[in-house]
Amino acid sequence: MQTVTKRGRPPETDARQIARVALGLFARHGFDRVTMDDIAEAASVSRRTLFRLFPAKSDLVWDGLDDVRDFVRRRAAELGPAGLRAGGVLREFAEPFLRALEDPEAAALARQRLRLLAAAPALLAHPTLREIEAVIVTTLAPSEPGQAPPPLVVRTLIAGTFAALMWWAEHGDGMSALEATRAALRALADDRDPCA
Amino acid sequence: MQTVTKRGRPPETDARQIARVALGLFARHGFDRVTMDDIAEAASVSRRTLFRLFPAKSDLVWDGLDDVRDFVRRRAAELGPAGLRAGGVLREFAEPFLRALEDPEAAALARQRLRLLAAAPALLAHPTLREIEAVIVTTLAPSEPGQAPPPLVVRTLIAGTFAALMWWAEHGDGMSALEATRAALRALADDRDPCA
DNA sequence: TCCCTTTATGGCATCGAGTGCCAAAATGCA
DNA sequence: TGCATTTTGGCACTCGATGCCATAAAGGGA
Repeated sequence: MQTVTKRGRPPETDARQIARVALGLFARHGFDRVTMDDIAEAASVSRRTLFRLFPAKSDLVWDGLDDVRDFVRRRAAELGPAGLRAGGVLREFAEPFLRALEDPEAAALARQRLRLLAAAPALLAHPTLREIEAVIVTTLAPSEPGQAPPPLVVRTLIAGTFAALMWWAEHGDGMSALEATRAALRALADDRDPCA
Repeated sequence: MQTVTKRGRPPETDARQIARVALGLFARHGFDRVTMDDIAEAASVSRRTLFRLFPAKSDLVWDGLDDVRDFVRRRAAELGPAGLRAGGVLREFAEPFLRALEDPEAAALARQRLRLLAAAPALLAHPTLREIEAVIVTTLAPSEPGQAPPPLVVRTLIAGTFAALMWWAEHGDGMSALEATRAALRALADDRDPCA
């Protein structure tokens, strides 16, 4: 995993630090009113290097998604093909993050970031999100006739979860991210009481 | 409603026709490889006029969404505050369109368009989509404590529906749009059998 | 008829995101 | 020292998008 010998010129830049700078600018002035030139200057990097580190402006917001993907990979490896259903996917993969948002400070930060995501919806097509999707699919039960195939379930589940989270970021004062997500997904199934 | 007297210079352009031309080009060469200049030239309009008719390139794909919004408005006006739940929303607002996609030819066209949408996900933030959202909310039951508030339900429902449809457009050979959407949303609620 | 208002169109300049190409810098290795 | 490797930065360019303004084409009023 580690590069034993590091040849070539060593990096002078810190992607995480640059993303932090950008997030700060976005929070202060709004996503659209901060140009890549602004960020490059604020982070003391050339415009070209900035674009090499973050191929799209939106990647600056998504920074940290790689960590999510790594967590999901580890968790999926532990679980193996566990035959999960939607509820299990939420429990195993989403709730660890949502629980961390019970902390008010973490929640405020997350809501700020999610509001940015809502403003730049191109983010929902992010390649890393598709990777995460593919990993989660491996933990689902195999497809059964008449049931939705696992990739469809996961795709829909992720979209629904993000939609709920973005709504929560904008209008969810007084409720937790976990509550909002759970309530939203539960509501989708409610035509009327399915057990009646 | 109708402009009785139409003052000013009459339009020489037909937005629908231009959108059709653009759709044709997209289908032949791909969304990204068709520039706005290409479309302007193919439709014999100036670049500036093209941008006035379609403020964003993606609007060329979304052309027709206004019709959907108008349908939703009419249907919502008929229904009034009907106290709908998620299943009812699907039944009243989505199924009329999904049923039309049972026709193979219509389905092929819709899948082509949805694939374009998936490639340009900025579309999910389209203002008209938010209008539709707001109209549908008025037909839901008022918020109850412990339940997800109606705007959250509708937001999540629309996101889930579109996610399912886009998956269907790409991978849903052999199933109908209605089947895919229903199965996907049903699966979201399935942790295990809720009635057991 | 002449002007005024209204609406549609087109041209021009400019901004900002994103990309390709290439040269320079900074390291390890032979 | 010379070479391969990697990072960085500069430059030019494409393309989507926007603002400004001039012009064209209609109708209405004096």
